[in-house]
This record gives sequence, C-alpha cells and structure tokens, in this order.
Amino acid sequence: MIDRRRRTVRDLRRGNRSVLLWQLYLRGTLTRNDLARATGLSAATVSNVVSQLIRDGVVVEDGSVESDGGRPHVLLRVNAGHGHLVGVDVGETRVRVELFDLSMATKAKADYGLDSGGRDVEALVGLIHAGLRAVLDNSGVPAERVLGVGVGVPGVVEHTPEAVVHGQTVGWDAVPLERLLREDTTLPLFIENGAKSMGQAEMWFGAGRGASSAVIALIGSGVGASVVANGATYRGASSSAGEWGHTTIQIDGRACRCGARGCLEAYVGAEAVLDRYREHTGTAPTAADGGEEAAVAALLDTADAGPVLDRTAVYLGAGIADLINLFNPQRIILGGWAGMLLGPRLLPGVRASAARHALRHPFGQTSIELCQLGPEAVALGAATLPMERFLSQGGTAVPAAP
Amino acid sequence: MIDRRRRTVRDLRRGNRSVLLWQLYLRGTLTRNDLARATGLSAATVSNVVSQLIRDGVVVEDGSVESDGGRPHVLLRVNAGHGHLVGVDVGETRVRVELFDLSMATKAKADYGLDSGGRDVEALVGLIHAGLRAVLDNSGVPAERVLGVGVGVPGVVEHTPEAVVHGQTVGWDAVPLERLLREDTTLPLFIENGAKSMGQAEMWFGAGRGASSAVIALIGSGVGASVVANGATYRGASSSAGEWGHTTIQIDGRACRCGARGCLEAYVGAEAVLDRYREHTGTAPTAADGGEEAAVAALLDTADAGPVLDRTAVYLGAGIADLINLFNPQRIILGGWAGMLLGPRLLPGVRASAARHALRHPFGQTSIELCQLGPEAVALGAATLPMERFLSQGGTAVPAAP
DNA sequence: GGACTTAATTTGAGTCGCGATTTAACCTGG
DNA sequence: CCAGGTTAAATCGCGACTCAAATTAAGTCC
Repeated sequence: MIDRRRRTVRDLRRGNRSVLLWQLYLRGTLTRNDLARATGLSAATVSNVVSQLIRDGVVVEDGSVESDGGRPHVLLRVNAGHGHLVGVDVGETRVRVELFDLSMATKAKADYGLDSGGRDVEALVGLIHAGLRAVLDNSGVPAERVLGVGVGVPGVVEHTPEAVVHGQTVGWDAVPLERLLREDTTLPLFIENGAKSMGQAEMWFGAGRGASSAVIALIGSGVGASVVANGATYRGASSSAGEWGHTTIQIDGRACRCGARGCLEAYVGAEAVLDRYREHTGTAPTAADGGEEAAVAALLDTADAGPVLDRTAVYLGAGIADLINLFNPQRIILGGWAGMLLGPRLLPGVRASAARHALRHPFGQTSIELCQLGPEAVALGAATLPMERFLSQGGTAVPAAP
Repeated sequence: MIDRRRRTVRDLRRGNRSVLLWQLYLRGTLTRNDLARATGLSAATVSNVVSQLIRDGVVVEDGSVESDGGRPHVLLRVNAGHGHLVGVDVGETRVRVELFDLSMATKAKADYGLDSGGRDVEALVGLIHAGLRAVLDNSGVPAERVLGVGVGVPGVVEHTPEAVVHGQTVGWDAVPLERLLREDTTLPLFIENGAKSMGQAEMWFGAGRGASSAVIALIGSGVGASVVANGATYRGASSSAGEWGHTTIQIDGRACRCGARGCLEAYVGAEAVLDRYREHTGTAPTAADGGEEAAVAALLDTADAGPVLDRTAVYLGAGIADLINLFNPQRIILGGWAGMLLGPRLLPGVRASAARHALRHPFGQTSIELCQLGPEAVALGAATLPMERFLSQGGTAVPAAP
C-alpha cells in the first residue's frame, strides 16, 4: 500500500539531500556532475543542494581531477569528521563500546567483562554508560557531536515505541532498556537485535555489499538469521522475524532447548553438533574444557567426526533451502562464530544439500557464501543504525555546529 | 537503504493526490476535513488537491452530513465509474476474465475451459483476448476507459522487465506472456502469480483487511503461500518468494513431486493427504472418481480418516510455525480450495501444533484464521494490481476524459 | 434576525526544482 | 601570451507547490 505520508515542500529538499548523501556515502567520491547523472536531478539542483551540504559541513570538497581541456571536476565526499557514531555490542559475556567517525573508522574502544552472564541489567547499563564516557574522553569528541548510539543486544527488541528487550538466553523478560539508558544520556538511542545489526554490517561492508536482498545465516551456540529485503533489514510485525533456528526440520525429532522438537537449532548449532558427536562416538570431543569454541575447533581435527559433520551439512543445507524458497534472496551469507569455524569444511556439502532441497529457480538466483566480518562486527553494525538515520534524513539532525 | 529516487516538485502534487486517494479508497467516504486530519496536510492543500481530483473526475462529492451548528460536511468518495479494471484468472483448467469498476463491483464476466491443461500458450492467449473483447462488448465499456488488465497465472512471474512466466505444473518454461498479450492489446498489463494475486484480494477485501503484514497459506492440490510485508506483497529477488510448499519438514521424508524428500507439500497438500489416507487404510477414499475436490470432501465424512487428518494438522501447524518464526506476521490466513474444505476440521489441531512449534513471542503476536474469499478471488486480486498502480500514481494515467 | 459554529476556499508568502544562461577554470595552438 | 575552445559549476527567472491566515459559505440556536 506504498507510502501513506503526506509531502510538504520541505520534504523535497530533505529527500534530495538524502539521495545525494546516500550516493556519496555508498560510492565514495563523486563530482557534482556524477551526482546529477546518478540521481537524475538537474545539475542546477545538485549544485544548489551540494552548496548547502557544504555550508552545513556534511560534505567537503576533496581535490579535483583535470578533465581533457575543460574546467576540472571537483570531487566531493562525506565529511568523515562532521560527526561521530557509537556502536555498543552487548554479548552474554562482554560489553564492547566503540566510537566511529562517519567513515566508520574506529576512534576509541572500551571493553568490559560481564560476570553475571548479562542477567544483571543494572550493572550492564552502568557499564554501557562507563564505556560511553570512556570512548568520548579518550578521543576528545564532545557528546554534542555524536549523532547517535546503536546498541546490539541478544534478544528480540520490540519498539512500543520505546525499545523493550526480550532475551531468553540472558533471562531478560521485557527489559525497558531504552528507558534505563535514557536516564543517563540524551544521545539518540538505536537499540536492535545483535544478529540483525551484524547482518547490517555484513550488508554494508562485508559479503553483502551491492546486494539489495540477502539472508545472513548466523551459527553460534544456537542458530539465527538476519533477513534483508529491498535494502533494509526485515523486522516483521514485532521485530522478531528471522527466527530461523526454531523452524522445524524434522517433525518429532531431537529435543531443542526451546521446548519443541526437531528444530534446526537442535541439529546444526555448535551445542547440537557437539552433542551429536558425543552420541555418535560415546566420547566427549577433545579440549572440551576450553569452552564450546575450542571444542568445535578440536572437532574439525578429530578423525571420526566426518559423518557427524557431513550430516550437519545436510541439515544446514536443508535449512538454507527453506530460506531460499521462502525469501528468494540474492545471497545467503553464512556467519556466526561456529559458522566461520565450520564453514570452509561444510560449504560444499551445504551447497549440495541446499541444491537438492530448494526449488531450481530460486536456487539458481542465489549464491551461498561465507561472511567476511567476524562476530566483533556487532558494534560496527550497531553504529550503522544512527548512520542510516543520518543519511535518510539528508544530514539534518545535525549536531551543534562547530 | 530507503528511497533512492530523486524528487521533483511535480512528485509532490502527485504524491499528495495519491495519499488522499488511498485514504478515500480504503476508508470509504470522508470529508475534506477528515482528509486533512488523517493525512496531516493543511486544509488549504486538501481543498486545492480535492478540487483538482473532482475536476479530473476521479473523485465525486456524495451528499453531506449536517454538523452541530456549522456548515455541513461534504462527503467525498472515489468515482466508481471513472474507469474500469480487468482481472484475468488463468487456471490449469479454465480462464476467467472479469471486468470491474473502481469500487470492484463486477460488471461483466467471461469464462472458458482449457482442454490442453493450459499447455497450449497460443490458445490461452487467444482466449484471454476473446474474453477481453467479450467483457468490454457486453458491458459497453470502451477500451480507453480500462485502467489496466491484471493477469494471475500459475507459476513464477519474472519481470525482466517484461513479464516472463515459469510454470512447472503447466509445463511453461520462460513463456514471454507479456509480449504475447501485447501483440493484440495496448492496455496496460500486470502479470502476477495467481497465489500472490489471491493473497492481495484477501488483504484488501478478505481476512487480511486492516493488517499490514500477513502470510496467506494456500492449500490446494499442492501448497503455496503469499507473503505480505509492510502492506505490499513480498516478491524477493526474482519474484519466487513464498515457495512454502517445498520447505523441508522431515529430512529424508516422503518423496515430493518436486524431486526432493520431506517437503511440506508431500504431507499436507490434497494429493498428499489422499495418498496418506490410502497408505493408512489400504483403500482409496470414496468418490475418488469425482476428482480431488470430491475425494477430499468425502474424506472428511469417512470414519477412519481421523488419524490421517489429525496428523495433517500436526504437519500443517509445524509448517505454519515456520512462517511465524521467519516472517513474524500479524496474521496467518489459511486458504486454497483444500484449505477451505479441511480448515474447519483441522484448525484446532493446527493452532495447537503451531503453538508447540513456534516461539512464544511471535506466536503471541499472530492469529491463525480461515480465509474469507474463495479460489475465484484470483481475478479480483489480479484486478487490484492496476488499481494499486492507479492509486499510487494519484489517479493520473487517467483514461481519455469523457 | 443577529450571534455563533464549523467547513471550505482564497490569498499572500516562502520554498523548491528546472531550463537557460552566465561565470569559472582549465587546455591548446599559433 | 592570448584568443578560441571545452567542460564544470553557479546564477537567474519561471512555474509549481504547501502553508498560515483571512475570508466566504452554510448551517444552528436563542
């Protein structure tokens, strides 16, 4: 039912500022003429809008290129120093706070352990605030120049309209995280599921670049997915879309920690793979005391793990085939820490299994690849949220001018 | 990445015409003041735009309502006679052509059998043209006043940019249907998968009214789905999204006609249910010679069909749970001819099974209901495609004025 | 019949994007 | 060194747009 918003004459200018900014941001440096050609706007309007953007400090001229006989082109780019962004990665064991400039270069970091396993929300909120202060102090960036703070959290984020987080794995039930954070900061907050923000990082800077639709399949201890459709993260009615781990792959199959049976997560998550190896061989995998990650790494070198891993590829391929059939994406991107560890070993088997289980036509339109960014991209992805807003608003919501 | 289109000053007026038209179309009759409140536009602008719409014949005044002491409100509505729409339903056995006015009231119908099972594309194209001529002649509507022709077809429709149809069930491999139809008509064509156009009919006029996201699950001989997200049909990268029937519900399970094993369609489509009944009892269901539809109807009255039907509800519920987990829709709507036949019997079991297999949170946000329109809604849904375009363009693309 | 209410239109001002024109900044060739 | 050529960018005038305020229209009520 398309766009239901009214248009005022101001929206015109804001929209065109946004169109030009997105172009400059995604394609690097361009001339005014390039912008006119790329957007379809007249050269007059581009010139006019760009001069306004330069006056606002959002865009800067960046050298020139001589042409063959005429006035040289002036190159334009987004002013990386015009503002800053904060990305926060709330994990189950750590909180990471990272400060970026507009080119997404890291300017400062702070990193804290969480001993309560993330259950203690007040302590977590305190650490986020401490991290915020730390990155601002260390970099000397004044708070007024921060365009926003993106926070990636484990769990479903509902916007009602304030962000409320439901996180089973950390025992959160409707934690009003936005309100809690708001008590100690006035910066714009963007709270989002960590898997979705990682997916966005992968789309902007990783294996998803250039695609407008993709599904990022994340395999860690459990299994999740981030769906990108028409260039934007797909959230569904209450932001819990993409719960791929609990789709049924085997009716009445293995018990899953969600209480149901036969979930994909009960077969292909790190925990499930280790369990299945134990059942298969009767022994625990080596290095099991080094944690799940070490155990999975050890599994790859274990001689008798072959059948378990091959079978995992079959399950995973079937799960991916479901994604292909239902979402018809341009790409499937395999990520998550276990996905990165197991990926190279499993990928051929996964591709074969997906080809068997998916319909020919959508399978032919997609490719199955490994991710390019690691799990530490959550903070980066979280920082893209205020950036997305900034660009879409045409670089208004500008912090206090210098 | 949001809207990448430039804005010109003309888009403003067209956009606001569109906003007002959508309001009038969806909510029936409104006054100018209602429109101003609903859209946020100023009363001045609404008055201005509406007078233009009235001058163009798109909108008409429709009586007035006295207010308590002031000037009476004038009611406005879309002029149902301003133009007409054609919906074509291409099935495997029939072609139906239907003419509607803008209020979607049927003005004429034509209906032809297809003996080739739809394989003979040239014959089909001839019948569509014959139907077009017939409905126009019978109703006396001149072709210039038809805003467009929507065609719902069995198979995947790829827009490259001309619509090309891939239909396994009718043996079509890349049939350039748009080009073929274009040879004999200049009317705007909108070719779409029949399941998706039925889904759109259900969203506009059936069980989906008022929802902005839903999945319409269609059970016929096979199984399919139409996904609606953010108020628009979700198509994916190459328009084949929503192939729910071939998601895997049981690894290495029953063989499916697609060649894979364990597809949902191998358990819950009409064909599969009848097969499973035969295997269960060793006998064919009564009235099997009356076709699948009669056989399914007979099955419902058969004493020993209980276990097969109960088990079907379990499978169907698990498949629906996958949709809930992945798409997080506001509603699940159960349709298709077999879905309508079996629905009342299966629904309690389906709901219970979906509750067991879906995550608590997204399951709590959705409801599972029966559809309100029958399979004959394909033509209606196809006719909504030109209507959607007409409204989104603000009632421009107007046929020659009377 | 005059005061009051509410709906709708008109008016005047401020913005916007575009096409045409002008200015700016460079090259080349004699 | 300088006229002529070439391309990029800025400027100008025009038509179109929305909005707030003022005005007109069409009723009710005492």
